[in-house]
Amino acid sequence: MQERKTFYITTPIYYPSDKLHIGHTYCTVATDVIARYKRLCGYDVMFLTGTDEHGQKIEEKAKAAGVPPQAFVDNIVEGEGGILDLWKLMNISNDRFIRTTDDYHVAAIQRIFKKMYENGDIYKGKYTGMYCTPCESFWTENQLVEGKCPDCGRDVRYAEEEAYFFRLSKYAGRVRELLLGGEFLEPASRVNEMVKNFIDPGLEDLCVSRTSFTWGVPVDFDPGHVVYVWIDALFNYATALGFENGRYSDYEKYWPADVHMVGKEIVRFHSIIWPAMLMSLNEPVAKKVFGHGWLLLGGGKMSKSKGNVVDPVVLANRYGVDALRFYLMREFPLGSDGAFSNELLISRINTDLANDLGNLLSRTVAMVEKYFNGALIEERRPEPMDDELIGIVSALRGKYETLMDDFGTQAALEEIFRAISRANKYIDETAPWVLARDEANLPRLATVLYNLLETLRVSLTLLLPFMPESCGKAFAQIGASEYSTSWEKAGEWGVTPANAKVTKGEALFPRIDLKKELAALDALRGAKEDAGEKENPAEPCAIKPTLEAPAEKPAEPAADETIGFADFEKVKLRVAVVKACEFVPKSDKLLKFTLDTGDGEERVILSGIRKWYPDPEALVGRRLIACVNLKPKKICGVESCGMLLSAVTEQDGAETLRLLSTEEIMPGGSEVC
RNA sequence: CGCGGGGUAGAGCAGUUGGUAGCUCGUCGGGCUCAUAACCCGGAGGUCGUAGGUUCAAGUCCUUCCCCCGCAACCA
Repeated sequence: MQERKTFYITTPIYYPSDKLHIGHTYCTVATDVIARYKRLCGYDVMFLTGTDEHGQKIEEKAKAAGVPPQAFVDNIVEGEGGILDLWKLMNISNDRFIRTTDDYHVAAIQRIFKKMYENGDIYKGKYTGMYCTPCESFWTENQLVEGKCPDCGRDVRYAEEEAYFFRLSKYAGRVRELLLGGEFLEPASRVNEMVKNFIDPGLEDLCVSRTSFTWGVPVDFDPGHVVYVWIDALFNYATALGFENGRYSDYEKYWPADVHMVGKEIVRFHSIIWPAMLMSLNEPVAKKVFGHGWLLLGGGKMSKSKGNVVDPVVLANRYGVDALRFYLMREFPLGSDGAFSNELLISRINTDLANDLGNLLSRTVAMVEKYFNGALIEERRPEPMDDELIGIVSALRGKYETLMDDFGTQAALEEIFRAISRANKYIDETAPWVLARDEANLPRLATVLYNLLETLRVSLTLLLPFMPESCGKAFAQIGASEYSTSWEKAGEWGVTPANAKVTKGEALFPRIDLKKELAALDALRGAKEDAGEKENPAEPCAIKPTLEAPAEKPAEPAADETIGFADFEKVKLRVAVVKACEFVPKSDKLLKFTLDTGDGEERVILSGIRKWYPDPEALVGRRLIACVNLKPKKICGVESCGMLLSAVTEQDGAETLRLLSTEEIMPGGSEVC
């Protein structure tokens, strides 16, 4: 017996420092769709997802929450409403879930680290820089502020610290060839970016250990060092199959991975560091890294004013998991960024799912019930006008396969809906209700309805990877069996039995009232903000709902989350008179303000508001409000000491920003309270 | 001159090797009544960012410039 072909696909392992948002959901759904597609085609699929649980950030977050790091991540991963719950809700069909805190993974990473150390690709080197003893921090020359620690302003001294390095430079040539080979990294547009930005300027060896935190895999032969994210996280794709551990034994079977789905922000690690490390161990590199785009909001990037995220749980509960999955895959190509909006989501559900597909199913089944009591007669009378529909449906699987093999989920769905749309038109052309008036036409009527059932069967089969649950329900309505909904049968016409039976059911995708829903979502979002639920769009896929609903005022600010006066008092605000204002060289966003805040010397604050104030000179003399006890920070080589307050609003999707200033003439340094 | 992506109908997008500019939504008009106020047909709406060039022929190839976006140790 011949073994089935295998297909190994992965998502990134997510960092559980916060709840996951729709960006992660997008990536995981995309991976799930491909995995389900491959299974449908008959592949032996291994689909892996998981979490990357080590590192300083989690250590700190756990500390702030007052729990041990392990308990902290356990809660985010396994707790109620956690990551596992989210994937369950989204109907993700992963075969395995890896956590980098799993003991087999930890042990494997230690072995891998040692192996690379022993083969010479990891060496102990010195991390050098300027060290501030009280802060226990290293700084580069650039980060120093007038030669002093940017954090505390005290003297720093030259220091060295031991750390382990991976000889990434050694593999630059081979990785470059791999990338330029054309197959490895998709979409191809990312190849240039990698090669020109990172490889051609010269790859430096990579620091792969840390001593600055302890929440990680210990380097077992050198206490005090923990393995840094590169080795710990990237190797999950291999350890989850049993590489260097005894927990699983699928490495031989599934490695190398067929595709790593990743967001474009981590393409660099997966397409440069990951293959280099595999080369170091003489293991085959993955066959493909696919860098998908991000879901963006109205204008795109994260904004200073709002950091909100559309909650996938809310959307899935409101409109159905399948509808959300469908939208994410239908609206934009996987490779490029897409603008997410609630309005688009709803209208896509209405037009494609309710009007076209749902309604086609509904009217077809209704007619079989009405004219044939739920089961077709076997007599037929085909006519030439049937041929076009039959031709389209017969060719559908082939087109779909080509597109899906190329990750063209959007185009594949378009192709399916072309067939569905043609079927709706076919009903108009054949006018079954007219045929039904004369009994002599029953064979013709049965032919028409049969053709519709066949169109539905094939279309729904191909939609299975996208909407597994809904397709199942639809199959029940058209009386399709497991036998007739296989990949093989999707390529054939005439599979449904001649005496097809149907069972009318609930509307699969009810129409949604766009205006009402947008208003409801808006209200929901307001309520959420009131509840102090802060979303963290730290990862790229930040989403916020479009605010085009009729009501234009934002929800009233939070009443719930109050702070004590003592907290308020901590923020020192002063009137700041602008002495000078200029562009920061090499920055297209920053303005450099030189201010009088009454402390005797000039204060410099940078602000990323050039977009709104293209003429900095005009600001000289203005009396602004500044927070003066914010920790200084060096940006673009200039130290910024404080924060200028401004008001931000959003109109027609565009952000508007104005600096706050005092109306009366108050001297610089006047306290604001 | 750091790197990359993009500018096509009111909105959102497709346009493969150059050959009559398309799709969805919206809008206007018509048709149908099986269906989830759905479905079907038709109309209006574009100098394809700008300026040049190659060609019998350019959204598509070449060059100039403008604008938007992302990334790069840049929103404090």
